[in-house]
Amino acid sequence: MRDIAEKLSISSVTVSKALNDKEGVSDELKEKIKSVAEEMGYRFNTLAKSMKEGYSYNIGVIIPERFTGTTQSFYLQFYQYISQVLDSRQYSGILHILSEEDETSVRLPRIYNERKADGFIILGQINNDYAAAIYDMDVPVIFLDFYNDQNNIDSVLTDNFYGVYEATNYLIKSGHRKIAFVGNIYATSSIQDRYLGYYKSLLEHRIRLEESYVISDRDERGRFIDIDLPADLPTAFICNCDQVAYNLINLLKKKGINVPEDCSVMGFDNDIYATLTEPQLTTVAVDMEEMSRVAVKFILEKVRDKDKKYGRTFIKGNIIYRESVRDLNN
Amino acid sequence: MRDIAEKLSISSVTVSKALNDKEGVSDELKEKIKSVAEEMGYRFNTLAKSMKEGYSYNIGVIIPERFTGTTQSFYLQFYQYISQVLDSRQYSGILHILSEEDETSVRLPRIYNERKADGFIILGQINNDYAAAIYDMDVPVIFLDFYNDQNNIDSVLTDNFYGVYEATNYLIKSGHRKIAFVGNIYATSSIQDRYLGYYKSLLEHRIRLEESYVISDRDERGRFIDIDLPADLPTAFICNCDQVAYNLINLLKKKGINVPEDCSVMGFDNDIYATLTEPQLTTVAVDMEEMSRVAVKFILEKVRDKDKKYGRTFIKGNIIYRESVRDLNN
DNA sequence: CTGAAAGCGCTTACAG
DNA sequence: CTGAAAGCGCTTACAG
Repeated sequence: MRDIAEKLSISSVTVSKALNDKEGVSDELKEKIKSVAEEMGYRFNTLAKSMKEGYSYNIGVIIPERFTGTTQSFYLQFYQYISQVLDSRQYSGILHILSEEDETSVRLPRIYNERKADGFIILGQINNDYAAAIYDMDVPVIFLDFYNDQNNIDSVLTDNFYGVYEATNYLIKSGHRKIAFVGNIYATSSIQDRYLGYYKSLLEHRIRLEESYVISDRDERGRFIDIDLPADLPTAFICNCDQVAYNLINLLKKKGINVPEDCSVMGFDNDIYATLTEPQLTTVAVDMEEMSRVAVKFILEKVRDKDKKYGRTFIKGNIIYRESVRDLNN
Repeated sequence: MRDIAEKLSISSVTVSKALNDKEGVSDELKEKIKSVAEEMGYRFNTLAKSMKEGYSYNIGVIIPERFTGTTQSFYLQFYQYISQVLDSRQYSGILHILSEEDETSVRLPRIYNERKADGFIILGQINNDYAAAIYDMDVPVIFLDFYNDQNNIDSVLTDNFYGVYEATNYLIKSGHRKIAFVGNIYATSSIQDRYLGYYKSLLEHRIRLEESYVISDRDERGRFIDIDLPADLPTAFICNCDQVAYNLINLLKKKGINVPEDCSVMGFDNDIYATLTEPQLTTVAVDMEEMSRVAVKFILEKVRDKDKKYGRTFIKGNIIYRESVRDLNN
């Protein structure tokens, strides 16, 4: 900046104003400054601005390691959207993958300790101790895709309840009345909410909830278990996630039950498993784009105004219609 | 820092020295300063240090968008290793996912324009124009997992050649002599190198290269095509990547050919497709950890010394033994 | 419309 | 062992 100023024998203040399109510089001079800057290959130094203003223009995005395995590109895709939205707001995203170890021992990331970010988006359930530590940070935080009732940090969530509610409605509209839900309803709050959406739809349609139609898919520690098919096979299954739908379809196939001819299956998430099944899965897609937009909007507003509160915000997903559901009306 | 200094009625210079474990402060005072800093919840402001030193202590990692789809968590996992290694060197990684649009129109990322990173690791093949623009940047760059002969940017690469060479050796040692290679050998240089490793192994074992045993898997634009099985079925296929192995196994199954009983299949990459096949795939795992370590080492050395050159560095992968290869010796 | 002065929070080189 | 001074590259508030 000083070099530019010297070259044109003006002050760096004027250069700063011109480059930032601020008032107080003649259009003519402004143009000249801009072209000289271009010519000299000038690259703005955000650091200096940051230091002056006290903003880093970075948002940290923290994803627990266990959500980033080989089979889990879901959250990483999410990050992509977040980073795009941040970019459009003149911000950069700093992705931090939180190792199991750091999470257990509650070691906050370098980007926090060194003030490299103005705020944080936590993407994916973290343990309570870590959540508490984050709550104590003197930096704005948003939880994305999960919440935690220990402390009231603002959260942006998939509307699990209404997502499965609508999915179940769709099955019923397609003529199904014997519908099972697959998922351990005690395992996570999101499975529980999905289950309740299923239940609400049944209630509204005066369909009795059959105990044998609520089928566990994992143990309390989250490990998948073999799925027990009920003796009286339903005409449709609604699974709490695509991976389980994938497993279920393979199981049905092995037993000689064709999907969707003999039995329909729906998933939730629209992740990689949704297109790996044969037939491909009709499922509920999380609206990552909208969720990212909202999360970024919230966090940036919180950066400017520490006292903003949003509570829990639910974003509805969309049903993606593919091949795994049969319409019984025809 | 000033607050701490005031509280102890000393100067901020002394505080700085104490916190950085530099010489010139008595141990006693150093301890006191540290505990007061802790107490006051002091967080270091890297920005100021950065500005003074001219280093941001960030490394940008750029991944082209097309490598980050639902089915492609490979590079994102890679980023995880990179970010871990960076962390151990007091650096942070800034992940930038390069959109198709920005790549085509050669729009350099904000983190470059705003000097938010001291250097860049480009993870995954980018087009020539973009590579040229990067070459012109006045910032150190390393290509990871690909190279580009238009310009001689230092690259850290999987040893495709020796990886498939060893995989083919393994098949031969398992009694196979009729071995086919699956991959369009004109599509990318990495497929080509893998093919040549296969060929070298055949040569060394005096096995004739059958033209009909080199089978294309994709068109020139990289889109997968149907695989044409040769009339005379080989006893083993070596595929240029796991996804193609996945497709091949499904094709073989459809034709009633059992893997590995009737026919063995090997992959390359050890990505999600390797564990999605039934049986699971014996494949060559890219050594992401070592590659990340080397790439970070190189980039950080280049940051301190712009003139360092490394050329192309090849890192060997490891064979992961699973269920898709049959030992014909028994 | 233009610019001199002060300051953001740190570190380095030097003086005491 | 301790500290006063200068400077990193920008911006803001004010004066001319």
